Amino acid sequence: MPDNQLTPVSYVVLGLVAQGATTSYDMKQKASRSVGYFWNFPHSQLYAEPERLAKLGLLEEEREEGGRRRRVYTLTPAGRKALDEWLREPTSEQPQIRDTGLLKLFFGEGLTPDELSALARAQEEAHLARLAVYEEIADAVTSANHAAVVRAGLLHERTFVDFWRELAATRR
Amino acid sequence: MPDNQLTPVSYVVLGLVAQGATTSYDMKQKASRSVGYFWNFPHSQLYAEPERLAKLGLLEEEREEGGRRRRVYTLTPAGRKALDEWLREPTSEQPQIRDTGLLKLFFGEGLTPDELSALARAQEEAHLARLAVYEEIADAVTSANHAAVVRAGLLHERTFVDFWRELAATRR
DNA sequence: TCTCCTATCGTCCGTTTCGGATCGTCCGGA
DNA sequence: TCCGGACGATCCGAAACGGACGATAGGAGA
Repeated sequence: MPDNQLTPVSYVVLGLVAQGATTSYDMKQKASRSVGYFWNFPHSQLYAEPERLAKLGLLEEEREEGGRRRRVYTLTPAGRKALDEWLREPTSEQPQIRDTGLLKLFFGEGLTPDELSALARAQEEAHLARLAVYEEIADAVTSANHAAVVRAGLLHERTFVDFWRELAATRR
Repeated sequence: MPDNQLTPVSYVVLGLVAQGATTSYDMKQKASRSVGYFWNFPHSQLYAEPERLAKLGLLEEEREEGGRRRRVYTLTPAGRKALDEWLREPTSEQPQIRDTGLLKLFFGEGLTPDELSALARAQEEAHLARLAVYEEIADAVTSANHAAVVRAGLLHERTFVDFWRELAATRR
């Protein structure tokens, strides 16, 4: 059982390869418009991590002959197994959030109503922007699960748009 | 202007001290039941960071005489200024999320309906548990801003409880 | 066909963060 | 007085971070 030393990012890589990504750059492209929205990481991981997974026998690495001699990855049976086992194990882990806006609200007891509503408006706009992105993605989605994830994103953004909007209103 | 090299955690520390926390352990206690819910970080930062801030002149550090000789921190005028300036600057930064449940959903195209609903139930319960925590906190809150933050937490958890519950239902 | 130019792509590396192991200290009870 | 468990603080190796930098491809124009 070659797991445990696998991090969430490991599974992101395995999952992306399973969904047809072949090279690190390819993963980067795909992640930046999908899984990256709810699991953030630097793109450099997508170069380091597959290498590690190849060493563990979960990916097979092949070098292109010509041109950039890019590393092309495919899932090994062991990799498929590791991914499947992880997927099948329900998680009760708590999502982690890092929200600067809430941070400022939390510590912003001394802010004037104007300053507070400026914060609220800025945050509302940020969430609206993200909402627009999700709406655009929603139209292009084909798989049922991806659709569900996008739906979660939409619900989440709408919740926060409402939250900040109301906050600006009540503190006026 | 001694900022820029300040991270969000720096402001968490400054904010906690401004709210009356005095020692690292004290911050740890307070953070773990409040700000820690929407800005996660390891407790060891609460020992390293104040030291850094003291060096920058934003906190004053004083050693207790007897006993554990703990470091007791207070805000300097410069620290207060740095905190206030940060608070007053509205942020349009996007919140970051790391949600293992959504990750599994995203990659879980091959899951059976049963496996999927097991995931959904586990996630629903995790969010319910967090919701209960927030409800408890909500009763004890005094400041308007803290109340607002808790409200955001409540709305967020309810959104996700609903999301996972519906998902379990529609895929049955 | 050659030469730029720009977008694409990949790697590297110094700095932070992470998170848990570990160790000292305090306090209450037997 | 001794012991045990909670409290409090520190440390450190490993991992993540993120941005700078450099290489390559492919197309436009001459």
